Amino acid sequence: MTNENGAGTRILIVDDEPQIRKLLRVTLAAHGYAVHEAGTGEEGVLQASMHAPELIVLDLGLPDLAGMQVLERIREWSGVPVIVLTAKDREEDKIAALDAGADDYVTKPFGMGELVARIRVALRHTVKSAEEPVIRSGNLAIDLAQRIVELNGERIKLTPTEYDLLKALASHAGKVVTQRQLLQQVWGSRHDEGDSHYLRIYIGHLRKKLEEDPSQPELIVTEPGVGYRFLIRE
Amino acid sequence: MTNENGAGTRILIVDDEPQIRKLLRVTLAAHGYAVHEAGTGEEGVLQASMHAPELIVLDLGLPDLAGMQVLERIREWSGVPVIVLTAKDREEDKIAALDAGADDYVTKPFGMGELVARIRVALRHTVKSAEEPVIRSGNLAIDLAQRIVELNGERIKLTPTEYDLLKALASHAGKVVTQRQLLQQVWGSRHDEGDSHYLRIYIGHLRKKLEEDPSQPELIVTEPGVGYRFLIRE
DNA sequence: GTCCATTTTTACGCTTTTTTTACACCTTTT
DNA sequence: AAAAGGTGTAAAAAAAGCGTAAAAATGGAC
Repeated sequence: MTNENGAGTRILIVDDEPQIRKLLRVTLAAHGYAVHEAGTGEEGVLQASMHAPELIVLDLGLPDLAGMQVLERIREWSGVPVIVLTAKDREEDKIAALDAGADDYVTKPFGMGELVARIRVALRHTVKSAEEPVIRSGNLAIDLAQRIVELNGERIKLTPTEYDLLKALASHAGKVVTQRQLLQQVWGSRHDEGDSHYLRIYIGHLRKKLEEDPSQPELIVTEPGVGYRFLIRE
Repeated sequence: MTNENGAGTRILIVDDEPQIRKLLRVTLAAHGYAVHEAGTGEEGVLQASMHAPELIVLDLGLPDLAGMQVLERIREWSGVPVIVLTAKDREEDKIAALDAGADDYVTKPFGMGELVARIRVALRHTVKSAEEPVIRSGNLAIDLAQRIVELNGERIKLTPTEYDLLKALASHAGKVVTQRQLLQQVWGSRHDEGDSHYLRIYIGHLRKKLEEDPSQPELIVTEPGVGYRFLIRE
């Protein structure tokens, strides 16, 4: 087949069986997707937060974390489409996975053509609802596509961590983003608890660069005990 | 099961077999969906344009129009989610249907539970922004999604414990929530008994912040010996 | 190797929140 | 009428959380 339809779309494969991983990797690469891999659930969650894939293929038969837990951990902060792959054919398992946030459930043995077709379907949904990549709040503009932040029309220089943090906040504008979610998205799943220290420091950096009066923030406000909120104001 | 989750969401069934139609109709109605039916492809296309359903369940084994044509006709003007239902298990058929715009492909025989779960998945994609988990009582509004509490349009500041307690009460609005339930939900399973002390203190805090006359509560009322009740009043 | 920007570590003052402690009140029971 | 159990305030002490500054470590570019 060797299509080029995938056009570099990032897909993360989480599967403990090297054979299946290889099969998937080769096939998906042949369709033009950029494939990342994880052999354990733990690594899967980490990779998901690192590479921000457009889609995840998740095998439920993992050794360390139950596949369902991986799904739940990812769903805590991301809406990325997840296609569950499994040998289990029991209806309860299907229902549980789908209700936990899976977008599709494919039972082994499966045809690669079908899987790729279902991947296309899942990706169709996200492309459909792809928002405009420029977030504005007051005199601030964040261009996710170009990775550019402008304040009063002037380009603001942000370090990678600062940008990741701002992006994590701004892409959930109006809602509270918990400290755990932020830590996971910016620093990866290892620091998902207890290290809220980093957060305070970098929130401070962002405020110093973006707020008019950093001591009285109007853009990134603190929700004590919970997290932070990025406010959109006209 | 007889859930009421569907909440009147319109689903169109296109199937030529009256038995399967009936099975689907009864099951989906029991889940709270508003079901419309069509026995032929021609009628299906017509009904789709008439009722503008939120989702279509389409059987490919139709007599007049090939099911695929129905799908294509619908896709000409609508992006409504379509779940294809069929006895054909050939991979090419699946791929063809999915690429023609179907959102899922379920092979007979199938479990109704799975089908309903897949319907929920398909609806999740479209209903994303339609949800409104805002609880109102008098001049109070609790927005669970944004974690915002407003009284007379003004934002009320609540500590994490206060908010958790209010959420536990309000999400069972009208019903009594026992002290044990509250302790367990807010403080965790350790304090599930005996520590009803905390409860009284924080109920007091909430009343002071939310009630007009905290000494004569109209929002959070005490059910002596049992627990507390969050009242909804227009 | 040195230099630079960035990240991580370390330290501390301050505020908010939670927990503890104490006591007054009311209703029901003895 | 006194005792008992459940309830509501008010204040403390203790704990946890937040924000800033600055030093140390990391890692890449040259």
